[in-house]
Amino acid sequence: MQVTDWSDLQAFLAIARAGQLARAAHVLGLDATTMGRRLRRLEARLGASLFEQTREGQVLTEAGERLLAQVEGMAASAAGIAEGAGSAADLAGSLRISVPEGFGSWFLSRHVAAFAAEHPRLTLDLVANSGLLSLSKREADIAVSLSRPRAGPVIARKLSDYALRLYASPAYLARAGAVERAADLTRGHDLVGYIPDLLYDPGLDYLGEIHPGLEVRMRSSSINAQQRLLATGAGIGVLPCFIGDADPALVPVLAERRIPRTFWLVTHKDTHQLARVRAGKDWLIAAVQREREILLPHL
Amino acid sequence: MQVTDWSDLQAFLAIARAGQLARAAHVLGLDATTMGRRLRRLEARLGASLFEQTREGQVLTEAGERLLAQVEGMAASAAGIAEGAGSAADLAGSLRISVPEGFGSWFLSRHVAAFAAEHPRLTLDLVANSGLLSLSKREADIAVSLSRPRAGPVIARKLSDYALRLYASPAYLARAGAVERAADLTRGHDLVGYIPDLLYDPGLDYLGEIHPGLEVRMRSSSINAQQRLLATGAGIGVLPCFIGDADPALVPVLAERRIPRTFWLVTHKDTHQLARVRAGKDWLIAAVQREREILLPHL
DNA sequence: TCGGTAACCTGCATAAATGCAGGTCATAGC
DNA sequence: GCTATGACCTGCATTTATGCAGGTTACCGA
Repeated sequence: MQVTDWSDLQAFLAIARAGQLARAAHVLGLDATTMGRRLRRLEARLGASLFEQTREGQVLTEAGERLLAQVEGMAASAAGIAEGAGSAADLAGSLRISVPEGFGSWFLSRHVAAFAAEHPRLTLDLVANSGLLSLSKREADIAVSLSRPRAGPVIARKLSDYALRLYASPAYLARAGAVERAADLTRGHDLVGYIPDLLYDPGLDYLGEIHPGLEVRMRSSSINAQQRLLATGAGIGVLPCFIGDADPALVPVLAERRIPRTFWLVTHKDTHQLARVRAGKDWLIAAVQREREILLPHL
Repeated sequence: MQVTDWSDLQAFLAIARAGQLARAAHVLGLDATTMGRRLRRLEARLGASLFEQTREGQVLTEAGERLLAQVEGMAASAAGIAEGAGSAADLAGSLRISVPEGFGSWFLSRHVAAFAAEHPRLTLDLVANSGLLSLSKREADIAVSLSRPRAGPVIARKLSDYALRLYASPAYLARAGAVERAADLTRGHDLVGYIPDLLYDPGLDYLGEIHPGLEVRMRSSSINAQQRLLATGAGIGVLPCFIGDADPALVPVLAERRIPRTFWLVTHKDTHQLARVRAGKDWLIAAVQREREILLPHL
């Protein structure tokens, strides 16, 4: 009556090869929790324990070894299928992705060539602005948002965590004095930041997390303009690490004091299954995974 | 990034072998709609049409033939897995199923031996009563309900449609007169039925569907008692076809006039994945599929 | 030509699976 | 012994898949 689900066998194979749930999840594009659940479901159905859990991950039992031999046979037959699949190069049309200004110009711009190489017939519009285009109004196919949308016909998943911190130019610091503690910022320093009433996302209201009562002296709604102000020695301000660390004209201030934030990948319910939209999603996910260290640097 | 889901390949194989969505669905224990959706999803992902649709069902395309060769290879490797699985004979413990009185005593009783043979170490309590045990109170593991539950921590799926109709003994009809039309029932006939204020399910209040204004002369809350009354010539009454047609002492009255009803298979959210509960569900489903003709006879 | 039938599809409600955030557990290192 | 770390698990919210009821389409037979 009930047949063993092949997708559970596929999960088993990924875990056996990777030796760990998280790594297997990465291979299949799923979450580690899901891998654990699929494995437990398969074990319950087969009535056998397939792995023993160690600190390093999963070690096959004897029953697991026997099953693996059979599932490897399935995989050998399945291997030829991928080659017959319609390829990424076949995708045509255009894809518009709306992203935060800094993320688009400082991070994603370096990955656009890879997208073009993989999808030669697909035109990518990368719209990097202060504020996002509306998916509901079909202004864009995909958006990268600073906060999770809670309404509308959209689907959200987390893209990546990232960190922001304070930066200034060495010339500014030599002139205005060193910053040893956050409280030093309130004494004789010029701060650069966003315009409070023109914030396009509440997540950008972050100065109070550094120290209460900080007042911005020079303001812009553009992160790129803020970065230019800092690089020319006008003051101290908060930037995403992927911007501040990439600019040789800037050094971190209070380097271990970081502000955590998250990018969310947002698609429209009606279009998120389209091949070109899926290709855009895959590209974004691959880009942040490849350069996770830049988005969230270690101390 | 995105790997072809093996369960979609499994669905493809079932369709290719069965030549039809509905038959493939039966093999995998799913709904035909689901098979169609999985096939369309696989075709979209592979970018190829795998079947052509005819009146008889699905005919493989060339691309479908090529894929089938590879998926048959997977199936050959997978064939050994089923044999290594923990078997139904390993299940132990007890399983309590609460069912309507007539369904338990006239229909399921004939299938209990098959259950026992398949699960020698599993004890089956088949509780056949007017009224059902409570799943919420853990009085039973599975219930077969006359109506779909709309509240509580339970899961419902349709088990089977069935039909009821009027029956009487030939001796009663010879004495009291033939019934040519429903309206004849209001003239000189004795009706047998449920006690209106003791109905344990609103679906049992069906006399008005035969003809308005019928009054029951002899009443019992037990369908078995009602059947005994009819068989001994006391009157005319409504019985499920699987009871009335099985009793040689009874003949249908107004045979083409039938009352459609449905059995619902109900389980508890917390226990429905247990192997013994799944075994009970499988058994119920198999029983009604095997004898569908008895539950819902043709004219 | 029309009605019936078989097979599949669509829309909505329901059930199941999955992702996210935080917690637990075991082990290694100090 | 305590703390940090890595791997996995739990609970809840969200997303996806599935079942059910009814509709559509194409073909066959009267």
